[in-house]
Amino acid sequence: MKLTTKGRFAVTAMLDLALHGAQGPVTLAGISERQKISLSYLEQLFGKLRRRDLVESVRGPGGGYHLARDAARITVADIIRAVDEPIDSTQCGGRENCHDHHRCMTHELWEELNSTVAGFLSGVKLSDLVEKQRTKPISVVRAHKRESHIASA
Amino acid sequence: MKLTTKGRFAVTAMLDLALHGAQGPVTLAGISERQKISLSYLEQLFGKLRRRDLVESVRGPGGGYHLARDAARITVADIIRAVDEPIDSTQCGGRENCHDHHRCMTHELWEELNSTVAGFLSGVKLSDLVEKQRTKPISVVRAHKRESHIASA
DNA sequence: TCATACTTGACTAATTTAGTCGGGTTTCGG
DNA sequence: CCGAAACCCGACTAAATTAGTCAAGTATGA
Repeated sequence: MKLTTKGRFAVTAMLDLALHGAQGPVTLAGISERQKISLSYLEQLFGKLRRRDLVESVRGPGGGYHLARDAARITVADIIRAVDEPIDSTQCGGRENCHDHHRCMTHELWEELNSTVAGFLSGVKLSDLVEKQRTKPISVVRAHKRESHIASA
Repeated sequence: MKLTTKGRFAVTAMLDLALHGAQGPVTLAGISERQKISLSYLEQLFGKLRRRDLVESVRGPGGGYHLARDAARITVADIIRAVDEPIDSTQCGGRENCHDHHRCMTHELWEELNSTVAGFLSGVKLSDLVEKQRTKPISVVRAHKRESHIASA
């Protein structure tokens, strides 16, 4: 799971869509203005989101985008995976080092980390974000967390 | 917490150090050869590790590096923090968007993610890696995990 | 039929990352 | 005391990635 600002923008845009999607399709121009993300860039992002069946488009005047399914069935992980290439893997296939037995050890470590991150992001649904956004505009969120293990540093 | 190959190399190098450090200082040249990491690059990494007090150096012939404290008191998070700039923060301070209330929501999300990652990495000690390396050279590790929550995708 | 809005993909600029280079400085062994 | 072993350090560069633009469409509702 890769994390870049691209993924962040996508989540923000999807959230905007979820929040404003009640009355018909939402235009990218609208999202662009509200979220201050360039239209061209949104187009690029929504192209990917559409191909991954997270949103559906309605063309022509009055058109725009709407969620392809209920916000409760879309996770943050889905969104990020859609826009960031799936370059997951612990980088252990392309490079030189990472050999004989040393390999597998750190390899496993990164793999575990990956699934920890993926697990966290899979646990947060778009509807969670919508809800938090509606009930507590500005405040601590603590999303879905219960026993947020360790968490220090 | 940023994750790059630099951090991975650092962890690998520290592990090598922990494994070979029993009989006096370990030279970077040795690590370089065993782990196939360029000497110059190791020098750069160990400069940082030293400044963060994770290793200590012994100069002159017969010198090298050794851990600054017991492997049980060094975590993977310590190592990664030492070599990768602390550019933690959810990128929410320098950029434009991320405004009014939308801001705080995704902001909190990334912040939580950050601490999840940091928590995971803080939970893995260098000694854990050494142990796993010694007992199960090639196999599934599952480091320190117990109830690795959710974990799918 | 035309303005609105999505669609596509190539292109570019900026940033970040990975890694090198060249010069030190310290200290041991002979 | 001198030379080699080893650390030390900061500037530099090349490659890769990311962020974002541009241009040229296509579909469709009013």
